Amino acid sequence: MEDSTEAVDARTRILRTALKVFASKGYAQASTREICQRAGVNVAGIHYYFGDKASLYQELFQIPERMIRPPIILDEADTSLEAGLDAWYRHIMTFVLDADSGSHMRLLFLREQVDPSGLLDVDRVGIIGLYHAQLVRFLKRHLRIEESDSALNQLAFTLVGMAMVFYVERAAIRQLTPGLMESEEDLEAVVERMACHALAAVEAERLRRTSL
Amino acid sequence: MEDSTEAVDARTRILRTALKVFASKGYAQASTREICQRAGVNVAGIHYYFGDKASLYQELFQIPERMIRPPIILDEADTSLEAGLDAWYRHIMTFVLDADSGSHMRLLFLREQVDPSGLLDVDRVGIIGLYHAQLVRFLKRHLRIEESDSALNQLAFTLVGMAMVFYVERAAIRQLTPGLMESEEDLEAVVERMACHALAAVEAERLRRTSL
DNA sequence: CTATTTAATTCAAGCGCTTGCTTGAATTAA
DNA sequence: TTAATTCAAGCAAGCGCTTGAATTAAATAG
Repeated sequence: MEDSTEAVDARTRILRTALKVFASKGYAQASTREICQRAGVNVAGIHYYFGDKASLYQELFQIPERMIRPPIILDEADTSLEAGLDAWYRHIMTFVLDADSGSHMRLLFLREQVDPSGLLDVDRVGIIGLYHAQLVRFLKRHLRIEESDSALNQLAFTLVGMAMVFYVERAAIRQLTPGLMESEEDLEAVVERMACHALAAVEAERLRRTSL
Repeated sequence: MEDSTEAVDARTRILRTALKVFASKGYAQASTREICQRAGVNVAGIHYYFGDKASLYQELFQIPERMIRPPIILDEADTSLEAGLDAWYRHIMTFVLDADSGSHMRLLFLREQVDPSGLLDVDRVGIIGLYHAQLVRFLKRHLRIEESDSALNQLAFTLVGMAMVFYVERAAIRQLTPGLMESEEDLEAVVERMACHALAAVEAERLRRTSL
């Protein structure tokens, strides 16, 4: 048993431990025995409280929702392009960085996005969908576009990708370029530059559209 | 047995099938029994020819090397920034698109990048490392930078990320925005815009550096 | 060319282990 | 007494891997 907080009933102890194990190993590679052992619960506990492994996993995705909501600032009408992009990357990068230390739930969501278990409703999964959709709205407003087209969607995905690579490849990035993601100041600088590059891409798209 | 080409010895039949199965399920989730069954070979075949599952997996990574080499054009001195970025994204996007139909080897490499098996030499793994390093060289030349710093490395990762999101999220992208990655013309347009956005980001970085 | 020996290959069976899950009894709380 | 919870034990299935025999191919001898 590793959950130091006593006086927590077995059910939530299972939930908390399952969250960690699923987040670190993924659904398929996580074993119910390990979850129960680390939670200090008999193996039958999962069946007793949740039915089976899949239901336990799905239960984890019932709770949060607000945890993964994209930042509201982008939807406010008076947010400038610069400020919006800056806020968005600051938000999404803390989100990404959380993955290593702290928020297992976010790691779980990201993992589900990259390597789906196949157990969740398609609607519930898409954080990328949520963030993409918000970006599209934001870009439509600032580029004064009525109907979103392929190019706009692509641009939004591109802006997502600029941040996503820092999650998917964070191990490689740390190894290849130390001093890029270590301290809090590093992250601050990264966000600032990222917003700058993103802004340039958006402006390029604006220019591209007028010249057509 | 699904390998229609007859007169292929058991060893290569195992190799070919293993490639498909590993590529579609990943190392841990792929079972030796399935590989052997689909290859039309007894389960002992893997042990007989390769020793064990891990060695078979590693054997797959002995062959290619040149398959994953980044495009040489970028290292030629007379390649312009525009032309280089365009060529680079054209190359990497066919690479990414291959993943679904055809080159299982590339899918295997990408999978190993995103979800490492832990069985490969670190040196052999890093396609992202290769591509990133080439981009850094390319950018150093065009931005006239002597020593690469955090900002330059970040920019290179950003350029990688712009393409990578189309691999990692290709399922979501296809669902969210049909008509972005279907036909050959779609891809052509995507590459063109991608290069345009990337160019803007690079120029933004150039400007950012002079204004410091 | 045939017969015999030798080596290479294929095979079914199964071992030990881990997986998710079940069960009926023991324990605790109401 | 009754209900809720915990438990050890174990089942069936899948896993990677092993084994010794059966089969086939290759090499050698008559």
